[in-house]
Amino acid sequence: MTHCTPAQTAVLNTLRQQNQPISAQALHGQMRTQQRIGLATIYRALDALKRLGRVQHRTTLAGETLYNTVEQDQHYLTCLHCGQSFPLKACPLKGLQLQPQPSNSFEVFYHTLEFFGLCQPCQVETTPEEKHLEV
Amino acid sequence: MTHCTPAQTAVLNTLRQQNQPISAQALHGQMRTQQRIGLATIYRALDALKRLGRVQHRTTLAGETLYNTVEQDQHYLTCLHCGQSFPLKACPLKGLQLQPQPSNSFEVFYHTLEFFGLCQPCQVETTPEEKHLEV
DNA sequence: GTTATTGCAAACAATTTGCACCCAC
DNA sequence: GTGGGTGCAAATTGTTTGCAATAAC
Repeated sequence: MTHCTPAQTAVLNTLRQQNQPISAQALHGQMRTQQRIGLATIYRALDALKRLGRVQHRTTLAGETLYNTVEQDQHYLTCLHCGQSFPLKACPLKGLQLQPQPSNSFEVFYHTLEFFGLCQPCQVETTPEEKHLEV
Repeated sequence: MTHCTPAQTAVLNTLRQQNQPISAQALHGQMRTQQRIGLATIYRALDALKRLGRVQHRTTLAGETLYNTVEQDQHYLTCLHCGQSFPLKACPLKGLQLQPQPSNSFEVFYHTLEFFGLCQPCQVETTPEEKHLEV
């Protein structure tokens, strides 16, 4: 794996065209309209790209695995009640000096950051008082 | 919707006894030595505890899903080459005022933060041609 | 007695693997 | 020709679901 394979290039380019993180299967469905490519190849390419630090993935509350390029990196607020994720426009870590603990010899390529809690509508819905109130 | 079920309590307590994040299956193997409990019940309890904001999970590079309580929350440096994760002792976000973008009405319970890159040994091992793709 | 919770086993889906084929070198 | 990359289909794995038994209230 000294080189970037055609499949890896194709996967990376397709990922770049997405506005949103996308699942492997959805990626396949999209790519196969353009070219002959197997789902296994996509998984292999995604895995390689992950290890090369070009692609990242996250698992939604619902358990779906979504991929995006690290350039499209986003941070999220995820509501534990309704499961919705709200992308943050800016990274709170921007401008923060990072101090990797074990040593500063770790070379950071990118990071993932996600906040979990309750969105406003769900805060209202899940207050203890309201939960047991019968109308 | 009632409160915590016995299974949820048991799962949460067992999680608390761990020094490390643990997989659902490992949790099951450990708990079944103490009591009669099914794997499905553990998955159901974990899911409920997740939505209650008591338990969080992350997916390792290898694709393993690991669970821990939010009190045991850790942040990691993960090496893309060897796959090892190094826990950070302190959170870089500590003392940083968070500015959720969409509105400040989002109620944050906890967050996850993981840095990806190369650990020192792997920086040496990894040749430049491996590190950089011409895509 | 009624309703929610659980264990078990079957079902499911996402991902991985084995292998033959094909292409580039 | 040789070796890596790929498509396909089968295999595998982690997770979810249906349902009857059980426990909770």
